[in-house]
Amino acid sequence: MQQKKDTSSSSCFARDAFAGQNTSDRPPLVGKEIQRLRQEHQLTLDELASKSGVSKSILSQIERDHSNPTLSTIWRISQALKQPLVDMLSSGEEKPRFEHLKVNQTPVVSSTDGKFVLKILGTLGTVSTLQWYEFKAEEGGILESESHGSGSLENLTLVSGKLLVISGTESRELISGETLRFLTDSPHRLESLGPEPAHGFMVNLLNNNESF
Amino acid sequence: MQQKKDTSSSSCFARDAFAGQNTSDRPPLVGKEIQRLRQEHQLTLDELASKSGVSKSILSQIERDHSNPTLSTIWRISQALKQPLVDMLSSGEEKPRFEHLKVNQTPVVSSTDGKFVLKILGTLGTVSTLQWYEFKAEEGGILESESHGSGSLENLTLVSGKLLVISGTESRELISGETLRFLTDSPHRLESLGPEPAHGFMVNLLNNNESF
DNA sequence: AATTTGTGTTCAAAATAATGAACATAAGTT
DNA sequence: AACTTATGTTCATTATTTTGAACACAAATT
Repeated sequence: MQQKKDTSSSSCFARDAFAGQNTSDRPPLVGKEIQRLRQEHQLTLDELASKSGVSKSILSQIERDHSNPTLSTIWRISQALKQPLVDMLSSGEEKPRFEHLKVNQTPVVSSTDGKFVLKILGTLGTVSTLQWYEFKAEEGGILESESHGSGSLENLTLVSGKLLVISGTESRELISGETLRFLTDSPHRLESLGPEPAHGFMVNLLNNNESF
Repeated sequence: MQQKKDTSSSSCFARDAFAGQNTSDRPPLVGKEIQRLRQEHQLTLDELASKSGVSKSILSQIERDHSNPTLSTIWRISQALKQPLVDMLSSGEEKPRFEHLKVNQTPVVSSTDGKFVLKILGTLGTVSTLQWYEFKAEEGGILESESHGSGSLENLTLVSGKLLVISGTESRELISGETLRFLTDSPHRLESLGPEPAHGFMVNLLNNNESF
């Protein structure tokens, strides 16, 4: 009934035995999450093993955090479970909590000639990592923004009108009812194409973890 | 048998030699990204080794994608470089780029009588901590929801129409242009009062600390 | 040019992650 | 009960990561 044998046992991760709690100064513990996902998919260890190509025994150990998986191993598991690798890892880490993120870049939303109107519906956290708006722009109205920082995401939904979105070197044209998500790690620009005024919603997720 | 005699020349990852391009059906190649970050921080391999506790030699190999790092190793590197582990991994993968949802691709949920229609515009977080919607409800349309968990917050903005919001024992009436925030830690209900259809925008912040 | 210093790479050995087979346990069947 | 089936764990072995020291190479200093 003991864990393992004595030779290299009991310490689990020998180098830095982090079998304890995940206090965010330790590598993420993916075991629980993998097990949850596997069970959600109604797979046995055998089945996941054959789907992923990872042996059943190591799966068992990984789920119990008795092993320190290799990148390739985690990746193969994530593929079999159809879960983005990144999501699997972040689940064990700190939850995405919007309140406690640090400041370093206040997004500058430049409302130009009055043709483009942004209504700030809400923000979350004093540091504002999440903001959402309603916007209305008559034909020719333009909104230009700086980069919101690496990893920041803008989500636009157009209720009516036509909107041209340019981010970096790419551009898209949005028509009524469509939604567009794009990275705002570079300057970007919205332009109402008319003839009827553009009307829509915008949700910005700011990612300010980098300290430049 | 061939231990690491020929690691110098080729073979790299023996199990599935994925030294080629990252076509997103292979584990992410973190080498380039780690090297970039290290150089950005103006660190030598020796310095990063002592900062991270990972030996210089394996750092060298990881940067050249000649080794398949362990979770713990990647994590220690990411800590030393002050980079969220997840970002380091996703950088090697395909960038999210534009995501353009056409009208008929936007998931829609409607009440049984079809009078209350919710368009799901977006979600964030593996366990869904943030969701936002556009809603349209003709007169008499009703949306009833269970509790979203303690600490969860709902943010409603009404563009047009009239809306009655009942949460717990309290209720409010919203008219066009108004915004309402309220806790959704108890069952709640939205009702379009008409006569014109209610149209608006909703942002939900879910607090799912207790997953049990 | 010769030496030192700094930086990245390679080597043999040690540590440990991954494998397949055997084992344990529980749940169904006959 | 005895026998199968299904599922997860442990064992011995193999394969690979990781380490520290030695090595190459270049740039700077003498």
